Amino acid sequence: MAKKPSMGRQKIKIAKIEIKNHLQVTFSKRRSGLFKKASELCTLCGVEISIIVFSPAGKVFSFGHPNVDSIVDQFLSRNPPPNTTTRHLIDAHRNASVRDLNSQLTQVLNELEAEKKRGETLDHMRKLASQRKYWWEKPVDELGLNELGQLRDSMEVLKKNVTNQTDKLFVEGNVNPSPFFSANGIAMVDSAEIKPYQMNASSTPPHVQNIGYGHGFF
Amino acid sequence: MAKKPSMGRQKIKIAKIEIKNHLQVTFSKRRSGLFKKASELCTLCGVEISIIVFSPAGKVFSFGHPNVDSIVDQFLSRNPPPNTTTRHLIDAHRNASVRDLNSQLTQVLNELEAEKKRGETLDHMRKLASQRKYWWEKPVDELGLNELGQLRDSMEVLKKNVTNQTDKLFVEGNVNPSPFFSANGIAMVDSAEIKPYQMNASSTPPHVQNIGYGHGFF
DNA sequence: ATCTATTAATAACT
DNA sequence: TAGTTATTAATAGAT
Repeated sequence: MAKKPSMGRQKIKIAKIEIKNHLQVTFSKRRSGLFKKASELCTLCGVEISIIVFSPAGKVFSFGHPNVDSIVDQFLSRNPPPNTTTRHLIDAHRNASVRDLNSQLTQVLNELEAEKKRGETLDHMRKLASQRKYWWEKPVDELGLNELGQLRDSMEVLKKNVTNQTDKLFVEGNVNPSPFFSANGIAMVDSAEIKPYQMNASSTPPHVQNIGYGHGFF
Repeated sequence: MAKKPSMGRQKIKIAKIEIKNHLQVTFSKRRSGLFKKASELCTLCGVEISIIVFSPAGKVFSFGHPNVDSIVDQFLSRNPPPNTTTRHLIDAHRNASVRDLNSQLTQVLNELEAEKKRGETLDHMRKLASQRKYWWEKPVDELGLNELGQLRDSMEVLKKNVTNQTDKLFVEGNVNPSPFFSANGIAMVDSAEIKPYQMNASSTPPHVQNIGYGHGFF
């Protein structure tokens, strides 16, 4: 049985990778490596670091030092205190030497532009999504006659389907409870559909990494 | 001559270095290593990265790609109307006196914060919208008995509201047609999920961790 | 800053 | 998207 002699690591030239798939893999791996290095530096030297990576598609990946819990809470509560990156810049802003101000300003301007673009994109998506959003949540008060009629008809059909389905399940004895609906009737998404990336948690110290938006890498 | 057998590299624990001198050396070496990695990632994958490091002494080290000037030029040439405020800041950025940089930085930071919050809000809204997507569009076949029952109940209520509303409109003679329902279902691609990612964290001593914005992954 | 001996990162492949 | 392996790259400790 022939062995499996991999070529092992090969030396590469530091130049734009053209093979898309290859680039994707490299980006993912090296980004991880970069964040890990940053993490180690934070721990070893007690410094604070923030890294922001903008992929060609405008997706954002970031790494940051400060408190993990507050970050998580920030996202969950949707009541974000000024983020650390900004706080750091603000702090530095107070006593940084003048020469640093220029580069800081530029960096922040970059971030700002990126955020605006991102906001625009999300805005657009929201508009697209808004059609679905308004049709059941509270639009009832704002719908016209036609719409209401259609809504009602649609619900008739839906209800019928649901009823059928319910009966069907009864017959089949298939009961599969799940927390799909919360108290207020809004569906709660679980992790099946979404995929929060998670690293092999054993190798890196407590730092936070964030990912961009989208299913792809870029 | 006696040979020179150095111990070579030794394995170290990733924990705060206490020996000040040692720490300083390590910080310097690893910082340059980190920046080099970032640089390679930029070149290999064509991404944009900014890294900001705050040393314990309050000194700031930063890395950015593309370089600052090219970014500014990019704004001015291909981003004619980013936003009046931004444009002004960019223009001013070029020849503002040093003292002005401070206020500029502050302004931009404020804008950045606002943009980020806005982005997060939109993210959230989109997330909710995408969640809602699942409860009516096609989950019927996949719902369990409990869910179906709840769904049916919810629809009963909704239908009642709609009926009432319809009657109300009839009485008021208010007709306001609009293409609320299209032939085919609206489908917004769920291209993103915001989920703060947290690495294996066992919480360390002196620092905190931060995040830029975006979502984590490793 | 320079120099190895080692460890860590990772390119190619599965 | 995850492992595995052979090499290269980074770097701890000493100079």
